[in-house]
Amino acid sequence: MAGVSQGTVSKVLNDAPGVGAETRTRILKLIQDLDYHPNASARSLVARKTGNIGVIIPHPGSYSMSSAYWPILLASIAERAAARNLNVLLSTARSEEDVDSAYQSILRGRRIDGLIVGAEQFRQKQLAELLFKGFPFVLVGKSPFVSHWHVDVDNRGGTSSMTTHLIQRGHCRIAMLAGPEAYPSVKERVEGFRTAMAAHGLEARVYHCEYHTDSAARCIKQLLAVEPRVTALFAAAGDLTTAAISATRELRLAIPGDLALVVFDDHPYYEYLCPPITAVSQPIHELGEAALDLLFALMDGRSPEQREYVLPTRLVIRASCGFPG
Amino acid sequence: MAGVSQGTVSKVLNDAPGVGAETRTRILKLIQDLDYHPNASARSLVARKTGNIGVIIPHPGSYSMSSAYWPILLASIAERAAARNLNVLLSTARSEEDVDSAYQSILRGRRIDGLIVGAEQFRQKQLAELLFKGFPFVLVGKSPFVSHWHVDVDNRGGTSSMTTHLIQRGHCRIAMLAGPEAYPSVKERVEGFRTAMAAHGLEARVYHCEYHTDSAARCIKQLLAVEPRVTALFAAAGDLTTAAISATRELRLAIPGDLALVVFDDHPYYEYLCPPITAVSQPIHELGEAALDLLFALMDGRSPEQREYVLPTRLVIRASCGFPG
DNA sequence: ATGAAAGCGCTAACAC
DNA sequence: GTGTTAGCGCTTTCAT
Repeated sequence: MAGVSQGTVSKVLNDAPGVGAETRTRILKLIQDLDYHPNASARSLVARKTGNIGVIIPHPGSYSMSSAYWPILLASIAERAAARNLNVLLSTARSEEDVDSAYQSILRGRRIDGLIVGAEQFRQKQLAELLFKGFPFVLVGKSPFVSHWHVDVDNRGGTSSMTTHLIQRGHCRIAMLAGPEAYPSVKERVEGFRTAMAAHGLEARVYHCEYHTDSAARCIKQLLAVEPRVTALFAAAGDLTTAAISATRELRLAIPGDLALVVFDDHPYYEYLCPPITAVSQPIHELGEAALDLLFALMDGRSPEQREYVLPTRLVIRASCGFPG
Repeated sequence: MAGVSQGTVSKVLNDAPGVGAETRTRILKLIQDLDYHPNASARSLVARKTGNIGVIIPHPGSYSMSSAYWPILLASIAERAAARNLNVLLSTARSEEDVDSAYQSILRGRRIDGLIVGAEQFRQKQLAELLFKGFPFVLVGKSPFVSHWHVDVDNRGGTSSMTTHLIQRGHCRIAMLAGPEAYPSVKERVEGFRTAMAAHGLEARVYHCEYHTDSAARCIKQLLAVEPRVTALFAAAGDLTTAAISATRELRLAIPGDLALVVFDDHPYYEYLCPPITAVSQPIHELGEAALDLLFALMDGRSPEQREYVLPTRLVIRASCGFPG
């Protein structure tokens, strides 16, 4: 209580009504002069909210960093959050234990008012707890466990139209290299692939691998050993690209001459690869924005009718899929 | 005060002495059963610290996202912070106003106990304020304004040895494409280049551009128009790579046949570019760890003698620098 | 060893 | 319009 009172100062800070114009300006000046800034912890304590939102995403170490998916998503979220005066509390998780400790430290303790989390990050127990508590959160991607508000790209549509494109280019023996079967995104991409192949009466060869270079490399060699050899390989995730290229180099297969290669998830460098890579481009930035908008709605106590926001993908045709003929 | 008292519970939570073994276990059990978790805001309020550290980095939109530098650094920081039970409050800044609002919302209001910030992000005024308040922070890179604890890569050494390598390969007309002259990192890289060129009695051609595709493209065309044309181009930042490749394609110059290209800052895809790009690899992960270790020391009230941690770079020789001869 | 009480910095409800 | 009061959920003396 430097110049005047205290509850009044509070009103000025929250520009609430019931304070004289003259007093207000005087207090404002004092605040300036004293370089006073209200303490966020104290505010959180009484307001019962923190002004922070949490983001839990996989740690790059666990997925090679060659995909720009998570960094772009994060950037998009950070930007939109800042526009709403919310801070982003970031947790990267390498393993399930990491997810768990992030969960503990961020969510228990109420350090955040809302959460955005990669759908494949959380296990059923944690999701159930969030659901049970009615905590506002949105998933990026589909969870295999719960039905909840989430945003996603059109995995099925994207793979399906890319597959159709390959077929139209004359490929009939196409293999898909996909991640672990348990992931919904992987399932959908495989489905899109199978559907498109089936629509043309073609056999869909699907190979699942882990998101590790070794596993992917092994898988690719295996699938390329099957005769008659496929003429096209569809890598169902950006993290598999370098493994695919490495393998073809090792086997001295030319892309796209001996083997066409297409990828789900585009990257700025694909245009400059050798050859330029044809890819399914995901609207990552928009995905982040959609996630945050959904979260804001949830945090405001609204319950958007639409539980699922599926954003369309786009085919970016370059040279690696071969030329028509 | 469910089972017993209250101040006692507090002691149990912080496993402080002065509480009976039997009581302790009983309270612990209660905590389990009630799924009780202490409120972080309340704790912060009394402890006068938040358990969060802030990270302010440039927004990817402002640097093209083709470099993996900041994402990797961030991941490295997030991981090490988690190991110390600290949360990371992230702000990405596109413009100076963003930096300012991040500053306001994070630092004022005491939402964090320490800060890691890109040296080129903050202006003098903000830096001075932090310094004045004695707030624990460390810079990634050198600030043009203040002398403070910071971590950095050996810009001079990296460019110098890469330049020497080019010279050893037989190049004598080499140009450096560098970012804005005002940045200390840019200055150092230019210096390293000049030093190595001078050591061999060669003329150093240096061109500065903004970190934008257009600006870079214009600059490259300009430098390639000078006769006799350079035989090698040294892009002093990863964000300039795609612009450089684009320009050479447009001018129908073969790399490395007509023009060698090397880059400061490596990227997983360089190995697969056309041709594979020779680069100066930065120890980004270690940089993040060093920054955080320094910050921890500062937060613990210690003042490490060494104000500057400079990490060595490494030459990754691929095909774009041409072959000896 | 345990309980009572004060207070961290703020907001909200009420009296003046 | 403005000041007073209580209390957010915790930690920390200080009695007991």
